[in-house]
Amino acid sequence: MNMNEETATRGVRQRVKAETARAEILTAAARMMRRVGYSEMSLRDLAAEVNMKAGSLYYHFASKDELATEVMRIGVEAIEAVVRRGLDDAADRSPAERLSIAVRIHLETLLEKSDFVSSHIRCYPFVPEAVREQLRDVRRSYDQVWVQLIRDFLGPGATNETVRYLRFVLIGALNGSVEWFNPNRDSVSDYARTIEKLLTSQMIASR
Amino acid sequence: MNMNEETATRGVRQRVKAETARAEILTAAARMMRRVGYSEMSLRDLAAEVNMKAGSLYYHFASKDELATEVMRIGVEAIEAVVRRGLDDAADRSPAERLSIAVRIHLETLLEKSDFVSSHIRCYPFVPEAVREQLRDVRRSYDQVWVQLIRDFLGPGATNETVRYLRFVLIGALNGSVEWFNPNRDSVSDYARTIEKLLTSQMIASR
DNA sequence: GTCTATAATATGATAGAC
DNA sequence: GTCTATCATATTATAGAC
Repeated sequence: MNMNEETATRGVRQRVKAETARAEILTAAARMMRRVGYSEMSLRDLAAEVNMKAGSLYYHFASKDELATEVMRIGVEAIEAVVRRGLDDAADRSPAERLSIAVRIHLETLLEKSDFVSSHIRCYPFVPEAVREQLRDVRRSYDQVWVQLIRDFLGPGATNETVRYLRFVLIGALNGSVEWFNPNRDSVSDYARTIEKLLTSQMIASR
Repeated sequence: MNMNEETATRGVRQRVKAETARAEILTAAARMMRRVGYSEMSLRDLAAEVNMKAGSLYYHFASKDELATEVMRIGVEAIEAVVRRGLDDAADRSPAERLSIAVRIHLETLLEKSDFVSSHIRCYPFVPEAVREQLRDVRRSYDQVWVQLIRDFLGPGATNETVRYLRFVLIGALNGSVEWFNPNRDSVSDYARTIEKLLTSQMIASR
C-alpha cells in the first residue's frame, strides 16, 4: 500500500499519543509507588490518576510487573547517569571530595528530583522476585560506582570487606532518608554535610 | 455457679491453649511479615503456617491490622528493653562505648534474634496509617534512647539538628542491614566495627 | 477453639465494541 | 487507544455448626 501524506501523518500522531500516554502512566506510577508501595498500588487507582480505565493500561504494558519494572529501571538508570556525570565533572578532585559529590547528588535525586528513584528505593525489597531479577544488572552497575568511590576513598590498604561494609553504611544512611525526610523541615545539604563530617573524621572536633 | 475441680481445670487448660495458639500465630506472623511484607502476607497463608484455617485467627485477633500491630509492638518493646538493659550494665562506660554497645545490641537483635524486630523495621513504612498511629508512642520511646546516646556522644556543643541527622545516619545504616545481611556471609560484629570506626574517626588511619 | 461455608469486596487481566 | 463488561481469583472478615 502506498502511503499518502494523510495516513503517514495519522501514523505519526498516533505514535506520539501512545508514547505520551505511556510516559504519563509511568510518571503517575512512579509517584504512586513512592507514596503507597507496589502491592498497595492498584491498577484501577493508577488508571484513574491518568484519567483512564484499568483495562486501557494493558495497551501500553503487558502486566503490572512489567510496568513496575520499567518504572524502577528508569529510576536506577537516571541516578547512575546523573551521579556519573557529576563525577566526570570532578575528575580532578580528591577521592574524599568525589565521594562527597556522589553523596549530594544521590540525595538530591532521591529526595527532590525523581519519583522514579524514590519508588525504586522504597519498593524494591517487596516487588516480585521476577521484577528484582530484571533489575539485577542495572542495580549492580550503579553499585559499582560506589564500590569504586569507596575503594579510592579508603586507599589501597582497604580490604574488600571494609569497602563492602562502608558501602552498606552509606547506602543505608542515604536511602533510609526516604522514610523520614520532610522538605519543609529538612535540608538535603545539611544531611549531606553530616555524612561528610562522619567520613572525614570531623564529626567530633576534639579527637 | 459453684466451680468444682474439673471445670476449674478445664478453664485453665482452655486459657493456656488459647494463649499458646495466640503466641504461635504471633511468632509465625512475625516470621512471615519479615520475609514477604505486610500486604503480601495473606491470612490464609499465615493460618496454614500454624495448621489452622483463616477464620480461626479471628478468635484470637479482631483484624489483620490488630495482629500486625501486636507483632510490631512486641518488636519495638523487645529491642528497647534489651538495649536499655545493655546500657544499664554499662552505666560507667564512656559515651562512645555506650553508643557502640547500643549499636551492637540493636544489630544482633534485628539480624539474629528477633523476627518481631525485623518485621517491624521492614513493614512499618507500608503498614496502614491506623497501625502506624498505634505504634507512635513505643517508637518514640525507643527513639529517645538514641537521642540521649548521641547527645552524650557529641557533647554539649552539638545542636539538635546535628543530633537528629546523626541519629538518622545511624538508624539508616543499622536498619538497612535487614535488606542485605546474609548470616552465611556476613558478620554482625564486623559490620558493627565498621560503624564504630566511622564514629570514632578511625575509618581512615592517616587523617 | 477450630471448623466449614460464605459474604462482600478487590484485584490483575482479557475480549470485543467503538 | 480507550472504553465497557467480565472472568477468574484472592482477599479480609463473619456466622453458625461442632
